[in-house]
Amino acid sequence: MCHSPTDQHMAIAVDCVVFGLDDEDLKVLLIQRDAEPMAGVWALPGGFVLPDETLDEAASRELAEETGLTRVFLEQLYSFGAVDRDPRGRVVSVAYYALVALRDHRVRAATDARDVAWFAAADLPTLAFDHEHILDMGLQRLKGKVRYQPIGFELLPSKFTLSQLQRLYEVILERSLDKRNFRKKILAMGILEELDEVEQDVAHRAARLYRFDPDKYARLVEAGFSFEV
Amino acid sequence: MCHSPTDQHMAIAVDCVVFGLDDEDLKVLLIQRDAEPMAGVWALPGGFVLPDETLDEAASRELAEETGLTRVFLEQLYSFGAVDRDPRGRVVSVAYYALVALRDHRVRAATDARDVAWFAAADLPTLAFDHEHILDMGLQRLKGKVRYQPIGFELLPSKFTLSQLQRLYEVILERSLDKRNFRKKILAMGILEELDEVEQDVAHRAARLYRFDPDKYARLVEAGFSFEV
DNA sequence: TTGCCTTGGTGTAATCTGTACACTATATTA
DNA sequence: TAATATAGTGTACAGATTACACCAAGGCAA
Repeated sequence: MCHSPTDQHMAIAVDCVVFGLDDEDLKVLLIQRDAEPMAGVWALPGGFVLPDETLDEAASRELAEETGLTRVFLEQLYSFGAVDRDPRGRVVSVAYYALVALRDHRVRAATDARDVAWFAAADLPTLAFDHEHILDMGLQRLKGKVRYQPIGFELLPSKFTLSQLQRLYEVILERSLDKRNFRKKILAMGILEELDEVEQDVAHRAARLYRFDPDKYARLVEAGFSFEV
Repeated sequence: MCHSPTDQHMAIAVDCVVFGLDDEDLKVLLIQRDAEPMAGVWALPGGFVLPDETLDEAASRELAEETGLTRVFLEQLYSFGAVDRDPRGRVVSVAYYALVALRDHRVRAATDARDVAWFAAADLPTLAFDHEHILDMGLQRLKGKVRYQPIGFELLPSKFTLSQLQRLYEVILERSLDKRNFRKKILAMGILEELDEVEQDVAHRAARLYRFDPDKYARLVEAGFSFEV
């Protein structure tokens, strides 16, 4: 590849903005870099794309290698190509964003990562390279997309209460929603399956559990339905 | 750059999906390739990113070089990284989409392009590489975005009639709109400036001309307004 | 010059959707 | 059994969306 017709070769990296939701707020998963440059600095999980893998494959692989996360919602976000964004030379980064149900996944530091940790999206450390910029873009995308596509469910366990779902939107959209109106609207969509189960181990009346039904959703979309919170 | 720490070098290209609108339908600007591979085949304008330019700069430059278009709306679309998408080797393409007021811009074939022509989006020739896939994505993005952001104006001359604007949405969204409701809604937004001019050289009653006012729009957005057709 | 053709431009009533708002029910814990 | 914490429910009003039909103006051809 060093002597293709163009000889305009560059390195291509992928970086992942991984979102998680805990009871309180929106979190982002960061790794502490173990290698130079910027060893010890917090950064988005990511790395170089290998010659025989697609961009999506590279993003999944890096996420698994550096954080242990597999089988999560992962979608391309934007590509970053500032000339001097990486001190090692010309590196274009294709950024992805991932949504993870925090409680269902344990993360662990591995390849190239000294440590892995969840940080509140509103209170982040200084990040390596242009990763703050990438993260901003991820946040913007999440806020924009969560209202029009049923991706929020990816941040919850598969069985969840309506209050959890409502809190999810309140946290991401940064505004409060009316309980009765929210429940009315969400249930009227007909994309949730009402389970014969309630949450366990809570110090108050237990709430009913629901599950998102992707098939019902797909059928409704087919018929012209469009999701909107 | 051949011996950076990673040695995972690839070529990076940009490709542009250029949309234009004529009285009848939505058009896409294609070039007929002059160089191998795929000489003589129609393709999206584009080319390799140079070492000292950003992705946005590369997209503008290629568009200008191959089609003569400058100063048009140009926004990143998606990056394509299938391993075998280009026979020359590993090439990742960062795709852009552009919106052009067809009448205001003359296009001309130049560097690397044997010919340049507008094709109806609904009736395209076979395209080089994975450009049909890229074009599909561009169409999807345009349809999705035109409803929620005032980018449609980029496809019209700076002074336009409400009927032209309505036809624009009808063509892109592929459904008809009610004339009275459309005008009521658009005018109620308060983002158009009503001019003291009417269109010229028409064989019927001349329609009043309007202009999109980006400042008014920016002020409204500031105040919480959100555009929607 | 008259009439025809084409597109421009306008209002209202009915329906649907979104919003505001407060109390009772149920489980746990002290 | 009382206190507390969250679950769960309905209605009235306002605003937005939809459906719908006719007159106006200018060019053109007979």
